[in-house]
Amino acid sequence: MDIFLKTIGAINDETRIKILKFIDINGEVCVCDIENSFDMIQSRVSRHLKILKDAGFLKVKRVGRWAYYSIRDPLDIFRQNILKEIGFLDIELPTLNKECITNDTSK
Amino acid sequence: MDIFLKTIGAINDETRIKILKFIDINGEVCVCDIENSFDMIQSRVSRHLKILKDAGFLKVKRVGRWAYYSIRDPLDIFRQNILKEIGFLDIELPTLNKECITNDTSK
DNA sequence: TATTTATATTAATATATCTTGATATATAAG
DNA sequence: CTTATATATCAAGATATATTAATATAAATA
Repeated sequence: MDIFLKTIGAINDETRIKILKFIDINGEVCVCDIENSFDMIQSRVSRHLKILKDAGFLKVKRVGRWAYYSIRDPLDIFRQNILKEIGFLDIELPTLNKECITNDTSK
Repeated sequence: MDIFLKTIGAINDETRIKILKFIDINGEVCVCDIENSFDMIQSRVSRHLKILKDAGFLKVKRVGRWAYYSIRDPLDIFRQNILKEIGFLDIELPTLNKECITNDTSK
């Protein structure tokens, strides 16, 4: 029940739905990519990413001072269904803005 | 987005998850059945049922002074998946307590 | 080593949601 | 027509969640 509520609670927020779909579309991004793309302050982005990660939707890979977030793989069927449903939603997303010093996501 | 958030918001509550699973298992019930089974005050039950109905999970059939709630049919795939997931949850539900004056649900 | 950059966390405030008790409505029964 | 029953709605207080600003941590660079 607790895990289910954590999963549902994570997507019960417009900002997180957008961030989740954004990562699903653009693949691995760092915190500052989202900060720049969405024009949100850093603490807000960091907090939402943590909630999505703790709910099992995202994984994080730390390289140097960067944290790269991406869709967790493997993802169970239920979360896959949620992602699919979010994919159907007609929401406007910003284009990926890679202003961070980083130019390579591949490290 | 609004409909999606309403759907998710409806199941982002332990009480409603229990009520939804209860109705899924027991079939059509009236408000007072839930009131008696869960030992909750009427306004609370009524409110949660309305939220679940407005979110597309339940339908209501009014007969005389009673309101019979049941799982909406047809139910889209996404809500079906949610119901299935809730079905997997290991939560304790009360047994159906039909203390209301009504004895027949079939009218 | 001191400074800058990327991220995380915390505290305060704002906003939303839940619960309860009171009241409203509508049907049935006396 | 008055009373009782079933349900719905509303207002007030309690609780949870989101946002911001400030601070902490940790790695890279000067």
